[in-house]
Amino acid sequence: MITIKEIAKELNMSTTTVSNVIHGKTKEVSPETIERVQEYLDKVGYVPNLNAQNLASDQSKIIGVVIKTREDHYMHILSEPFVSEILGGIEQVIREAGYYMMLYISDDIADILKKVAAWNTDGLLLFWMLDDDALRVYKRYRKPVVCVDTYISREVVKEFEDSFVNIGLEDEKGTYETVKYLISLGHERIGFLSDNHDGVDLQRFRGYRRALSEAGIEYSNKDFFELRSTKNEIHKSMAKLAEKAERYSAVICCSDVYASMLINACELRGVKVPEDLSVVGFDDTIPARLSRPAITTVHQDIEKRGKLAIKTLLKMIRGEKPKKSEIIFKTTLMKRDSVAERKK
Amino acid sequence: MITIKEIAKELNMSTTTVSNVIHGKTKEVSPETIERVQEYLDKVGYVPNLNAQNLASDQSKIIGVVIKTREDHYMHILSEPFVSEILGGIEQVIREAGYYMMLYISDDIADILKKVAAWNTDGLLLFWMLDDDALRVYKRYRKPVVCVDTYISREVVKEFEDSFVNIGLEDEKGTYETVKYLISLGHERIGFLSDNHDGVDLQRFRGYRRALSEAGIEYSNKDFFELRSTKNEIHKSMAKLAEKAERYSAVICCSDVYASMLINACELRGVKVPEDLSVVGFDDTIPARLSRPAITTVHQDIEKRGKLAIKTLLKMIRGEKPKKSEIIFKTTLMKRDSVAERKK
DNA sequence: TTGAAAGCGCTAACAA
DNA sequence: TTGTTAGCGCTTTCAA
Repeated sequence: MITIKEIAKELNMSTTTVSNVIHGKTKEVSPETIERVQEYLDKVGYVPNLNAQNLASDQSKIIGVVIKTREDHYMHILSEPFVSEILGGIEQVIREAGYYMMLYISDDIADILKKVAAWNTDGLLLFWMLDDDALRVYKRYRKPVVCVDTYISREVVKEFEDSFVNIGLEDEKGTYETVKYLISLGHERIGFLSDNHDGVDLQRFRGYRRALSEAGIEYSNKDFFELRSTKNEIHKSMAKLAEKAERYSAVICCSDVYASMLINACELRGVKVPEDLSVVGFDDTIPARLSRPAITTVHQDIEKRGKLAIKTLLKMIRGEKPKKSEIIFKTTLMKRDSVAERKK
Repeated sequence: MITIKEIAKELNMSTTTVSNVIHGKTKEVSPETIERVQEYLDKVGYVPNLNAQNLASDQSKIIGVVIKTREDHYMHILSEPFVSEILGGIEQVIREAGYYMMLYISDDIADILKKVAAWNTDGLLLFWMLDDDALRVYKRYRKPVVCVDTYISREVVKEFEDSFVNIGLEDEKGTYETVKYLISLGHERIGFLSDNHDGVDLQRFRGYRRALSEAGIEYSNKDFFELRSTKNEIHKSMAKLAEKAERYSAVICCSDVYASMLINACELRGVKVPEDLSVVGFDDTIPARLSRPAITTVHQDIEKRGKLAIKTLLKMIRGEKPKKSEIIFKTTLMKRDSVAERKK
């Protein structure tokens, strides 16, 4: 790999000049010099050494995309349709902006923080942070951070108010409206399926509870369909939930994949969807549209959200102050074929 | 961020010593010094500057994962189930080996090559290279390379014989056996659906052709269901192919997603799968199992293949010569519910 | 067993 | 308009 120094020597000029034309800082360079350098650069196919560049300029052009994952989840986080769809948009924007994406996947925030510091990343995109982890990140990382789908408590936010930016979603409203819709179709025994009780899913649960309570329908802990989603357990767990579902007329799932899996488990027991059981998903990822029956689900514009998150981060990296500390994307219920009126 | 120099000064020793204990080059350091340094390191939470480290040591701990993509494809390449599933395994192995993954997605190999050189990546994992691109990579990149799913011509291979490593699949056999299976069920009008005619899909096409010809079934160009897979065209294109499919009794698709989309398009026309039409997918990705009817498909162990690819690359980076220049993974036909006997 | 110092390739302040 | 030079933080050779 040819270096600036070599080029400078070859062309009988200083590295500064070469560096300047490389970076288009061209106001103080004579046209003919520019020409000469540019030509030579093209000729030898000069490629900068980014490690050197980064070291000297104290930046990195790396955006850290941080996804905290649970080990032993039944699928790798990159295979989750929501993740792969949002990453697609993110990757594209990062690339087009001339930055590089580095994925930090781990269940250990301390580890991630180390790596992020080691690489001197220019900014961080954080998924699904919870209080503790968010706090740790904000305390240690002194550069732009944008969160996605992050619900952290008021007290925690207070500590770093001016630097907290979240690109969120109407999670609560999403399930709230879904339940109202189901009730309007005559459903009363409505279950809620999730594999956790934090963050996003907690909000979705709250929306579900609110709609139930407004309709005067009593909620019991049994109505929470808790899925054990480890590699070993998921199928057995889903089969159990399908059995339980026979005593319900509708189940709301926290993801389209779970909805699809539940439908499968039900069909295995001879329970027809939507005739015997209505099933709703969440996110409107590709599997919802691929499914037969197509899954009624809470739609969000995943790609747009990811792109906005990264654009916001990029702006902050360029020194702009974010206008809002939170942007909440709308959800809309996509009525498809996995929901029917409750049988009399 | 604290530096080695600062630590050395604080501890009244040289940077060499500090560096040595950091890297465990401990045979020439007295136990008490080690102790003292280690303690201080932990205390201040030292994090190395990787850009500096890489610059000085002429490596990077970065594995470049190169995916050539077509712009305007109907979905971002990261959302392709095959890609996200294989990347999951790859990411995990890279991370556990203490390396970093950098994704290079582009339709322009020259651009990728520049970035890869700029970052001084330690090795490259290449997906789906075709002759021209492979040649360019091998000519310019003088470090370990492992290919996945790469069919390049003998002449091209010859040029870099000793450095070509491919982790492939029995693509040809996969469709060959599928067609034989279909024929055994009485099918004769069998279509082949794909969005391209290169590399992997070309081999799959050949297997299909071979089985047809062995069975004495004539092939016509019309039997190739060519899908236009751009964002704008895909749905219309699939609808057309579904219409065409009415004149067939079975269609083999080059991916599970395409199989699923075809089934949907058929159902829309009142064509039942598998009763009226048998549909087969390829890869056995998650959508195949999620689908109803579950899709009969050509299974491969995606995760294992990705992991082997990256393990092989890691070995080469550590200086081992690869034992084989090609490892071909087996395919097996997963018989599920999207195929039935041909109606009399 | 430890330390001094050169150098990795680049940037940028300052001098000319 | 162009050049000199001192770093950026780290590794590593060679000397002590």
